[in-house]
Amino acid sequence: MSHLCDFCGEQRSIIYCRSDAASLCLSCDRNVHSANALSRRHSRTLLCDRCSEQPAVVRCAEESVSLCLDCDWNGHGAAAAVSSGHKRETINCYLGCPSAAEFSRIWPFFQELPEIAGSDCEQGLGLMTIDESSVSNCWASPENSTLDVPGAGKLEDLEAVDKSNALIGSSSGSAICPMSCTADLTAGAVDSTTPKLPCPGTKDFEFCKDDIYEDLNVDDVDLTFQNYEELFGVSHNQTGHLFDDDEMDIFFDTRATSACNSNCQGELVGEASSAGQVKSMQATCSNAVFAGSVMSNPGKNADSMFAAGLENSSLPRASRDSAVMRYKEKKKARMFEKKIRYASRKAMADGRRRVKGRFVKAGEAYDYDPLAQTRSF
DNA sequence: GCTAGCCTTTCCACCACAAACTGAA
DNA sequence: ACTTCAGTTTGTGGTGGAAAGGCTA
Repeated sequence: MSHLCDFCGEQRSIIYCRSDAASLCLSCDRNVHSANALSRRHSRTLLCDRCSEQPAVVRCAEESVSLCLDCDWNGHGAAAAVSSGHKRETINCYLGCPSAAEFSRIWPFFQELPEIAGSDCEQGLGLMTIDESSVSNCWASPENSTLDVPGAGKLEDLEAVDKSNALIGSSSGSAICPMSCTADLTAGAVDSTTPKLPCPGTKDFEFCKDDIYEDLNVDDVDLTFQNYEELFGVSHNQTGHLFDDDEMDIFFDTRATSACNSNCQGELVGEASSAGQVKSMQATCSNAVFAGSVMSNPGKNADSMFAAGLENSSLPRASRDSAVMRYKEKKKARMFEKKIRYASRKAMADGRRRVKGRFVKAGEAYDYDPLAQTRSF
Protein backbone atom coordinates (compact mmCIF):
# COMPACT_ATOMS: atom_id res chain seq x y z
CA MET A 1 0.00 0.00 0.00
CA SER A 2 1.70 3.12 -1.21
CA HIS A 3 0.64 6.53 -0.02
CA LEU A 4 1.69 9.63 -1.91
CA CYS A 5 2.98 12.74 -0.25
CA ASP A 6 0.15 15.06 0.79
CA PHE A 7 2.24 18.03 -0.29
CA CYS A 8 3.78 17.19 -3.66
CA GLY A 9 1.50 14.29 -4.46
CA GLU A 10 4.34 12.65 -6.35
CA GLN A 11 6.77 11.00 -3.99
CA ARG A 12 5.86 8.24 -1.63
CA SER A 13 5.25 9.60 1.84
CA ILE A 14 7.34 8.21 4.67
CA ILE A 15 7.00 10.92 7.32
CA TYR A 16 3.92 11.67 9.37
CA CYS A 17 3.45 15.13 10.87
CA ARG A 18 1.08 15.13 13.83
CA SER A 19 0.65 18.89 13.85
CA ASP A 20 -0.40 18.96 10.22
CA ALA A 21 -2.01 15.53 10.28
CA ALA A 22 -0.23 15.04 6.99
CA SER A 23 1.91 12.41 5.34
CA LEU A 24 4.95 13.75 3.57
CA CYS A 25 7.90 12.56 1.58
CA LEU A 26 11.29 13.31 3.05
CA SER A 27 11.93 16.18 0.71
CA CYS A 28 8.62 17.94 1.35
CA ASP A 29 8.92 17.33 5.06
CA ARG A 30 12.16 19.21 5.06
CA ASN A 31 10.86 22.00 2.87
CA VAL A 32 7.60 22.43 4.73
CA HIS A 33 9.08 22.28 8.19
CA SER A 34 11.96 24.59 7.55
CA ALA A 35 9.63 27.39 6.52
CA ASN A 36 9.51 29.12 9.89
CA ALA A 37 10.06 28.78 13.61
CA LEU A 38 6.60 27.40 14.27
CA SER A 39 6.69 24.73 11.64
CA ARG A 40 10.04 23.54 12.99
CA ARG A 41 8.27 22.65 16.21
CA HIS A 42 6.03 20.13 14.52
CA SER A 43 6.54 16.69 15.93
CA ARG A 44 7.07 14.13 13.19
CA THR A 45 7.76 10.47 12.95
CA LEU A 46 7.78 7.72 10.36
CA LEU A 47 4.59 6.73 8.63
CA CYS A 48 3.26 3.25 9.28
CA ASP A 49 4.40 0.92 6.48
CA ARG A 50 1.27 -1.18 6.77
CA CYS A 51 -1.64 1.23 6.81
CA SER A 52 0.22 4.30 5.52
CA GLU A 53 -2.16 6.39 7.54
CA GLN A 54 -0.97 6.46 11.14
CA PRO A 55 2.34 7.48 12.70
CA ALA A 56 4.64 4.57 13.32
CA VAL A 57 5.69 3.93 16.89
CA VAL A 58 7.80 0.78 16.58
CA ARG A 59 10.22 -0.68 14.07
CA CYS A 60 10.13 -4.42 13.55
CA ALA A 61 13.71 -5.52 12.92
CA GLU A 62 12.64 -8.92 11.63
CA GLU A 63 10.30 -7.58 8.98
CA SER A 64 12.09 -4.24 8.47
CA VAL A 65 8.85 -2.36 8.71
CA SER A 66 7.67 0.60 10.76
CA LEU A 67 4.32 0.09 12.40
CA CYS A 68 1.69 2.17 14.12
CA LEU A 69 0.16 0.95 17.33
CA ASP A 70 -2.77 -0.66 15.58
CA CYS A 71 -0.72 -2.48 13.00
CA ASP A 72 1.82 -3.47 15.61
CA TRP A 73 -0.94 -4.92 17.70
CA ASN A 74 -2.42 -6.74 14.75
CA GLY A 75 0.95 -8.06 13.66
CA HIS A 76 2.65 -8.70 16.94
CA GLY A 77 -0.14 -8.92 19.45
CA ALA A 78 -1.32 -12.00 21.25
CA ALA A 79 -3.34 -13.04 18.24
CA ALA A 80 -0.24 -13.16 16.06
CA ALA A 81 1.61 -15.91 17.82
CA VAL A 82 4.22 -16.45 15.12
CA SER A 83 5.38 -12.90 14.86
CA SER A 84 4.87 -11.92 18.45
CA GLY A 85 8.46 -12.77 19.17
CA HIS A 86 9.83 -10.27 16.70
CA LYS A 87 12.31 -7.82 18.06
CA ARG A 88 11.02 -4.30 17.83
CA GLU A 89 12.50 -0.96 18.68
CA THR A 90 10.92 2.32 19.50
CA ILE A 91 10.66 4.97 16.83
CA ASN A 92 11.36 8.40 18.23
CA CYS A 93 9.77 11.56 16.99
CA TYR A 94 11.82 14.53 15.89
CA LEU A 95 11.55 18.26 15.43
CA GLY A 96 13.35 20.64 13.11
CA CYS A 97 15.16 19.55 9.96
CA PRO A 98 17.68 16.84 10.67
CA SER A 99 20.32 15.79 8.21
CA ALA A 100 20.69 12.22 7.04
CA ALA A 101 23.40 11.65 9.63
CA GLU A 102 21.15 12.97 12.35
CA PHE A 103 18.31 10.84 11.10
CA SER A 104 20.58 7.86 11.44
CA ARG A 105 21.24 8.82 15.01
CA ILE A 106 17.55 9.07 15.78
CA TRP A 107 16.64 6.00 13.81
CA PRO A 108 19.49 3.50 13.55
CA PHE A 109 17.55 1.77 10.81
CA PHE A 110 17.30 4.97 8.78
CA GLN A 111 19.66 3.83 6.03
CA GLU A 112 17.67 0.62 5.67
CA LEU A 113 14.53 2.48 4.65
CA PRO A 114 13.70 1.58 1.04
CA GLU A 115 13.29 5.25 0.18
CA ILE A 116 16.75 5.98 1.54
CA ALA A 117 18.73 2.89 0.64
CA GLY A 118 18.48 3.42 -3.09
CA SER A 119 19.24 7.08 -3.08
CA ASP A 120 21.95 9.43 -2.08
CA CYS A 121 20.01 10.82 0.79
CA GLU A 122 22.66 13.07 2.27
CA GLN A 123 23.29 14.58 -1.09
CA GLY A 124 19.61 14.97 -1.67
CA LEU A 125 19.14 16.69 1.63
CA GLY A 126 22.13 18.81 1.00
CA LEU A 127 20.67 20.06 -2.24
CA MET A 128 17.87 21.65 -0.35
CA THR A 129 18.51 25.22 0.46
CA ILE A 130 18.13 24.95 4.19
CA ASP A 131 20.38 26.82 6.52
CA GLU A 132 21.48 24.13 8.91
CA SER A 133 22.60 26.65 11.43
CA SER A 134 19.16 28.09 11.73
CA VAL A 135 17.22 25.00 12.55
CA SER A 136 16.56 23.44 15.87
CA ASN A 137 17.41 19.87 16.55
CA CYS A 138 15.36 18.25 19.22
CA TRP A 139 17.74 15.35 19.47
CA ALA A 140 20.42 17.49 21.02
CA SER A 141 21.77 16.23 24.26
CA PRO A 142 20.09 17.55 27.38
CA GLU A 143 23.06 19.64 28.40
CA ASN A 144 22.79 21.47 25.13
CA SER A 145 19.10 21.95 25.34
CA THR A 146 19.30 25.51 26.49
CA LEU A 147 21.29 26.66 23.53
CA ASP A 148 19.70 29.52 21.73
CA VAL A 149 18.52 28.56 18.33
CA PRO A 150 18.92 31.35 15.84
CA GLY A 151 15.62 32.31 14.40
CA ALA A 152 13.63 30.48 16.98
CA GLY A 153 12.89 30.32 20.64
CA LYS A 154 15.05 28.39 23.04
CA LEU A 155 14.88 24.67 22.97
CA GLU A 156 13.55 24.88 26.49
CA ASP A 157 10.55 26.54 25.00
CA LEU A 158 10.23 23.91 22.36
CA GLU A 159 10.31 21.34 25.06
CA ALA A 160 7.74 23.26 27.01
CA VAL A 161 5.49 23.28 24.03
CA ASP A 162 5.73 19.58 23.64
CA LYS A 163 5.31 18.99 27.32
CA SER A 164 2.09 20.81 27.05
CA ASN A 165 1.16 18.45 24.31
CA ALA A 166 1.44 15.70 26.87
CA LEU A 167 3.68 13.95 24.40
CA ILE A 168 7.00 14.39 26.05
CA GLY A 169 8.29 11.86 28.45
CA SER A 170 11.41 10.70 30.11
CA SER A 171 13.54 10.37 27.09
CA SER A 172 16.26 7.83 26.98
CA GLY A 173 18.78 10.61 26.85
CA SER A 174 19.66 10.30 23.27
CA ALA A 175 16.75 12.42 22.33
CA ILE A 176 14.60 15.07 23.86
CA CYS A 177 12.03 14.28 21.30
CA PRO A 178 8.46 14.53 22.41
CA MET A 179 7.65 10.90 21.82
CA SER A 180 8.98 9.04 24.80
CA CYS A 181 8.21 5.50 23.73
CA THR A 182 10.88 4.17 26.04
CA ALA A 183 9.01 1.09 27.08
CA ASP A 184 10.47 -2.21 26.11
CA LEU A 185 8.28 -3.36 23.33
CA THR A 186 10.52 -6.25 22.47
CA ALA A 187 8.83 -9.62 22.20
CA GLY A 188 5.53 -8.17 23.14
CA ALA A 189 6.71 -7.41 26.65
CA VAL A 190 4.67 -4.32 26.99
CA ASP A 191 4.62 -3.14 30.54
CA SER A 192 1.17 -2.36 31.78
CA THR A 193 2.58 0.67 33.56
CA THR A 194 4.06 2.04 30.41
CA PRO A 195 2.52 5.33 29.46
CA LYS A 196 0.20 4.92 26.57
CA LEU A 197 1.39 6.30 23.31
CA PRO A 198 -0.84 9.16 22.45
CA CYS A 199 -0.79 8.72 18.75
CA PRO A 200 -3.61 10.17 16.69
CA GLY A 201 -5.70 7.51 15.16
CA THR A 202 -4.48 4.80 17.49
CA LYS A 203 -6.25 3.09 20.34
CA ASP A 204 -5.34 5.99 22.57
CA PHE A 205 -6.45 8.61 20.18
CA GLU A 206 -9.18 9.74 22.49
CA PHE A 207 -6.62 10.64 25.07
CA CYS A 208 -4.54 12.36 22.50
CA LYS A 209 -7.11 14.33 20.67
CA ASP A 210 -8.74 15.72 23.77
CA ASP A 211 -5.68 16.49 25.77
CA ILE A 212 -3.08 17.30 23.22
CA TYR A 213 -3.52 21.05 23.48
CA GLU A 214 -5.40 21.21 26.73
CA ASP A 215 -2.51 22.53 28.75
CA LEU A 216 -0.99 24.57 26.04
CA ASN A 217 -1.30 28.21 26.75
CA VAL A 218 0.07 30.15 23.85
CA ASP A 219 0.73 33.02 26.18
CA ASP A 220 3.23 30.89 28.03
CA VAL A 221 5.17 30.09 24.93
CA ASP A 222 7.99 32.34 23.95
CA LEU A 223 6.96 33.75 20.61
CA THR A 224 9.33 36.66 20.62
CA PHE A 225 10.11 36.54 16.98
CA GLN A 226 12.50 39.11 15.72
CA ASN A 227 10.59 39.96 12.64
CA TYR A 228 7.75 39.05 10.40
CA GLU A 229 9.81 36.97 8.07
CA GLU A 230 11.08 34.91 10.96
CA LEU A 231 7.62 33.92 12.00
CA PHE A 232 6.01 33.26 8.68
CA GLY A 233 9.01 32.52 6.57
CA VAL A 234 7.95 35.06 4.01
CA SER A 235 8.20 38.76 3.67
CA HIS A 236 5.30 41.16 4.05
CA ASN A 237 4.73 41.38 0.35
CA GLN A 238 4.49 37.65 0.10
CA THR A 239 1.79 37.20 2.69
CA GLY A 240 -0.88 36.44 0.18
CA HIS A 241 -0.21 32.76 0.10
CA LEU A 242 -0.49 32.49 3.86
CA PHE A 243 -4.21 32.82 3.51
CA ASP A 244 -4.92 31.71 0.05
CA ASP A 245 -4.35 28.09 0.87
CA ASP A 246 -7.15 25.79 1.71
CA GLU A 247 -6.52 25.90 5.40
CA MET A 248 -9.44 28.12 6.22
CA ASP A 249 -11.73 27.23 3.37
CA ILE A 250 -12.33 23.77 4.63
CA PHE A 251 -13.74 24.98 7.92
CA PHE A 252 -16.46 26.97 6.34
CA ASP A 253 -17.15 24.63 3.51
CA THR A 254 -17.70 27.55 1.28
CA ARG A 255 -15.74 26.66 -1.77
CA ALA A 256 -18.55 24.77 -3.41
CA THR A 257 -21.32 27.09 -2.40
CA SER A 258 -19.78 30.48 -2.50
CA ALA A 259 -19.10 32.57 -5.52
CA CYS A 260 -16.25 34.09 -3.61
CA ASN A 261 -12.88 32.61 -4.30
CA SER A 262 -10.59 31.14 -1.72
CA ASN A 263 -8.52 34.26 -1.52
CA CYS A 264 -11.49 36.16 -0.30
CA GLN A 265 -12.32 33.54 2.27
CA GLY A 266 -8.81 33.45 3.51
CA GLU A 267 -8.68 37.15 3.94
CA LEU A 268 -11.95 37.20 5.77
CA VAL A 269 -10.63 34.89 8.39
CA GLY A 270 -7.03 35.84 8.39
CA GLU A 271 -7.25 39.57 8.15
CA ALA A 272 -10.24 40.34 10.25
CA SER A 273 -9.37 40.94 13.85
CA SER A 274 -12.85 41.88 14.85
CA ALA A 275 -16.39 41.57 13.76
CA GLY A 276 -16.24 45.17 12.69
CA GLN A 277 -13.45 44.48 10.29
CA VAL A 278 -15.26 41.45 9.02
CA LYS A 279 -18.31 43.59 8.49
CA SER A 280 -16.37 46.03 6.40
CA MET A 281 -14.87 43.21 4.40
CA GLN A 282 -18.27 41.93 3.51
CA ALA A 283 -18.57 44.77 1.08
CA THR A 284 -15.87 43.19 -1.02
CA CYS A 285 -17.15 39.69 -0.69
CA SER A 286 -20.88 39.87 -0.43
CA ASN A 287 -21.42 36.32 -1.51
CA ALA A 288 -19.22 34.76 1.11
CA VAL A 289 -21.11 32.38 3.29
CA PHE A 290 -18.86 33.25 6.15
CA ALA A 291 -19.43 36.94 5.75
CA GLY A 292 -23.13 36.36 5.60
CA SER A 293 -22.91 34.34 8.72
CA VAL A 294 -21.07 37.09 10.48
CA MET A 295 -23.64 39.60 9.45
CA SER A 296 -26.41 37.45 10.75
CA ASN A 297 -24.58 37.12 14.02
CA PRO A 298 -23.55 40.66 14.80
CA GLY A 299 -22.79 39.82 18.38
CA LYS A 300 -20.16 37.31 17.48
CA ASN A 301 -16.62 38.14 16.63
CA ALA A 302 -14.40 36.48 14.08
CA ASP A 303 -12.99 34.08 16.63
CA SER A 304 -16.33 32.71 17.65
CA MET A 305 -17.35 32.43 14.04
CA PHE A 306 -14.15 30.56 13.38
CA ALA A 307 -14.87 28.21 16.26
CA ALA A 308 -18.39 27.68 15.02
CA GLY A 309 -17.05 26.90 11.62
CA LEU A 310 -14.75 24.35 13.11
CA GLU A 311 -17.51 22.71 15.05
CA ASN A 312 -19.51 22.33 11.89
CA SER A 313 -16.63 21.15 9.81
CA SER A 314 -16.26 17.55 8.88
CA LEU A 315 -12.59 17.42 9.70
CA PRO A 316 -11.18 14.99 12.21
CA ARG A 317 -10.94 16.49 15.66
CA ALA A 318 -7.14 16.29 15.70
CA SER A 319 -6.89 18.16 12.44
CA ARG A 320 -9.22 20.83 13.69
CA ASP A 321 -7.34 21.23 16.94
CA SER A 322 -4.15 21.50 15.02
CA ALA A 323 -5.61 24.04 12.66
CA VAL A 324 -7.01 26.04 15.54
CA MET A 325 -3.60 26.16 17.11
CA ARG A 326 -1.98 27.31 13.91
CA TYR A 327 -4.69 29.87 13.34
CA LYS A 328 -4.40 31.26 16.85
CA GLU A 329 -0.65 31.46 16.73
CA LYS A 330 -0.74 33.19 13.40
CA LYS A 331 -3.41 35.55 14.58
CA LYS A 332 -1.58 36.30 17.79
CA ALA A 333 1.56 37.23 15.96
CA ARG A 334 -0.03 39.23 13.24
CA MET A 335 0.01 42.97 13.27
CA PHE A 336 -2.99 45.11 12.46
CA GLU A 337 -1.30 48.40 13.00
CA LYS A 338 -1.80 51.14 10.51
CA LYS A 339 0.66 50.87 7.69
CA ILE A 340 2.16 54.08 6.40
CA ARG A 341 2.33 54.00 2.63
CA TYR A 342 3.75 57.43 2.13
CA ALA A 343 6.22 58.58 4.72
CA SER A 344 6.23 62.03 3.20
CA ARG A 345 2.51 62.40 3.83
CA LYS A 346 2.94 61.26 7.36
CA ALA A 347 5.66 63.80 7.92
CA MET A 348 3.39 66.43 6.47
CA ALA A 349 0.46 65.43 8.66
CA ASP A 350 2.67 65.27 11.72
CA GLY A 351 3.74 68.81 11.15
CA ARG A 352 0.29 70.13 10.35
CA ARG A 353 -1.51 72.35 12.81
CA ARG A 354 -4.87 71.29 14.21
CA VAL A 355 -7.95 72.43 16.05
CA LYS A 356 -9.49 69.66 18.12
CA GLY A 357 -7.65 67.13 16.07
CA ARG A 358 -8.72 68.55 12.75
CA PHE A 359 -6.35 70.11 10.30
CA VAL A 360 -6.67 73.85 9.92
CA LYS A 361 -5.60 76.11 7.14
CA ALA A 362 -2.17 77.55 7.34
CA GLY A 363 -2.26 80.92 9.03
CA GLU A 364 -5.49 80.24 10.94
CA ALA A 365 -5.61 80.16 14.72
CA TYR A 366 -4.78 76.72 16.03
CA ASP A 367 -4.80 74.91 19.35
CA TYR A 368 -2.19 72.29 18.60
CA ASP A 369 1.18 72.95 17.12
CA PRO A 370 2.91 69.61 16.70
CA LEU A 371 6.21 71.37 16.33
CA ALA A 372 5.91 73.00 19.73
CA GLN A 373 7.18 71.27 22.86
CA THR A 374 3.82 71.61 24.61
CA ARG A 375 0.36 71.89 23.28
CA SER A 376 -1.00 75.38 23.10
CA PHE A 377 -4.51 74.78 24.44
C1' DG B 1 -34.52 36.01 33.41
C1' DC B 2 -35.36 40.75 31.91
C1' DT B 3 -34.69 45.75 31.91
C1' DA B 4 -32.74 50.24 32.85
C1' DG B 5 -28.93 52.95 33.81
C1' DC B 6 -24.19 53.88 34.01
C1' DC B 7 -19.47 53.31 32.67
C1' DT B 8 -15.87 51.82 29.53
C1' DT B 9 -14.18 50.66 25.13
C1' DT B 10 -14.13 50.85 20.19
C1' DC B 11 -14.89 52.90 15.86
C1' DC B 12 -15.08 56.54 12.55
C1' DA B 13 -15.78 61.15 10.44
C1' DC B 14 -13.66 65.42 10.26
C1' DC B 15 -10.16 68.70 8.74
C1' DA B 16 -5.99 70.81 5.19
C1' DC B 17 -2.92 70.03 1.86
C1' DA B 18 1.05 67.87 -0.52
C1' DA B 19 1.85 63.89 -3.13
C1' DA B 20 0.23 60.76 -6.34
C1' DC B 21 -2.56 59.78 -10.06
C1' DT B 22 -5.23 60.57 -14.45
C1' DG B 23 -6.30 62.22 -18.81
C1' DA B 24 -6.16 65.73 -22.31
C1' DA B 25 -3.41 68.71 -25.22
C1' DA C 1 5.75 57.90 -28.48
C1' DC C 2 6.85 61.28 -25.30
C1' DT C 3 6.23 65.52 -22.49
C1' DT C 4 3.66 68.96 -20.11
C1' DC C 5 -0.01 70.65 -17.52
C1' DA C 6 -4.33 70.95 -15.16
C1' DG C 7 -7.68 68.63 -12.59
C1' DT C 8 -8.81 64.91 -9.41
C1' DT C 9 -7.90 61.58 -5.86
C1' DT C 10 -5.44 59.81 -1.97
C1' DG C 11 -3.49 59.62 2.49
C1' DT C 12 -1.86 61.37 6.72
C1' DG C 13 -2.99 62.05 12.57
C1' DG C 14 -5.51 63.85 16.85
C1' DT C 15 -9.90 64.57 18.53
C1' DG C 16 -14.85 64.23 19.68
C1' DG C 17 -18.96 61.94 19.42
C1' DA C 18 -21.67 57.95 18.38
C1' DA C 19 -22.17 53.15 18.91
C1' DA C 20 -21.35 48.94 21.13
C1' DG C 21 -20.34 46.18 24.97
C1' DG C 22 -19.99 45.11 29.92
C1' DC C 23 -21.53 45.39 34.46
C1' DT C 24 -24.62 46.18 38.40
C1' DA C 25 -28.95 46.98 40.72
